[in-house]
Amino acid sequence: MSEIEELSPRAVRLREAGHKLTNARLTVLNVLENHDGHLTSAEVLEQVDQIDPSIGRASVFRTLDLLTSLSIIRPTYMNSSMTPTYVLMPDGHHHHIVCTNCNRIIEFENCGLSAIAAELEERLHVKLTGHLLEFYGLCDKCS
Amino acid sequence: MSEIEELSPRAVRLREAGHKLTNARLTVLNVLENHDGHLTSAEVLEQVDQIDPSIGRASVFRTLDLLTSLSIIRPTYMNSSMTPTYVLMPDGHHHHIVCTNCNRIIEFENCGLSAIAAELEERLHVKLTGHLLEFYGLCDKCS
DNA sequence: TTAGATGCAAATAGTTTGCATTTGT
DNA sequence: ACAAATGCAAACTATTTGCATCTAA
Repeated sequence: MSEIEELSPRAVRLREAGHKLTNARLTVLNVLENHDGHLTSAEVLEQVDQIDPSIGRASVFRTLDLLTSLSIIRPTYMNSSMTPTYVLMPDGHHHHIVCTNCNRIIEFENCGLSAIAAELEERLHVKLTGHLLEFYGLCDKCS
Repeated sequence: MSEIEELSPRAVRLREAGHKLTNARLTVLNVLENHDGHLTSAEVLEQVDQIDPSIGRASVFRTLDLLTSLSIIRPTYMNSSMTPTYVLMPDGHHHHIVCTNCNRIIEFENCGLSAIAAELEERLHVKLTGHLLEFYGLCDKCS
């Protein structure tokens, strides 16, 4: 690492969990953050390769797995089958609408789930740390 | 088709959407219904093969895609990376808790999202038909 | 009868692994 | 200094495709 860069809070989380801040990891994180999530592994691979072709595919996958295991990202399924889409989990939660016709993603804030989460924690004796909420339907252009 | 069997409501939906009720399709549907969803494609392949080894892999995948496109099932991501898990969407929605430690799935009813959905439809001019809600956290045994 | 679906096997992704080398801390 | 992480390329898995055949409607 030759340059001194701003470390994103997520990079700090990585380091605090005892992992090294390598070029490969910071680049992957950077790509995800610059695209606000919703990237397939293929897209991450491509972006990373564009920024630094010396980074190997394997490291990208290893980083995605690592970030997933730390709940920094969450793999999700959008379209039909195949590739997952990696979603950043800013505060441990994420929600969006997927248009089942054009596959557009519409983000929205305030999902109002905290009450539901609290009730579930109480009733089922679980400890919830995050959630993913996807609505499916038709967007304004497709309805 | 030699036997007269009860057609599940989902099979009826398939037929009403203009698709043939073939042995391969009915078998896949059967497997999913008997396991209440949460099967990976590999598990579906295995079960189908056990029931009728003459059904080809390709047809299983084609059926999973078809069921997905009809919103009868929804691919979802549970553990780290790789294979999706197919979840039945009984009434167009599904919700569960994933234990991030032991990967146990805890189902629950009544997610109380209809009010939120209605509000979003109004505000964003979308038409919502279903949703998937996943909570992440620790189950009672892991907390 | 016939468009739609199938099974097969080969082709194509997509992801992981082993290992010698490099790099953060 | 040294455990942790890397890049490479080969091995593996998982999924898709093309096509002749079959079958539900």
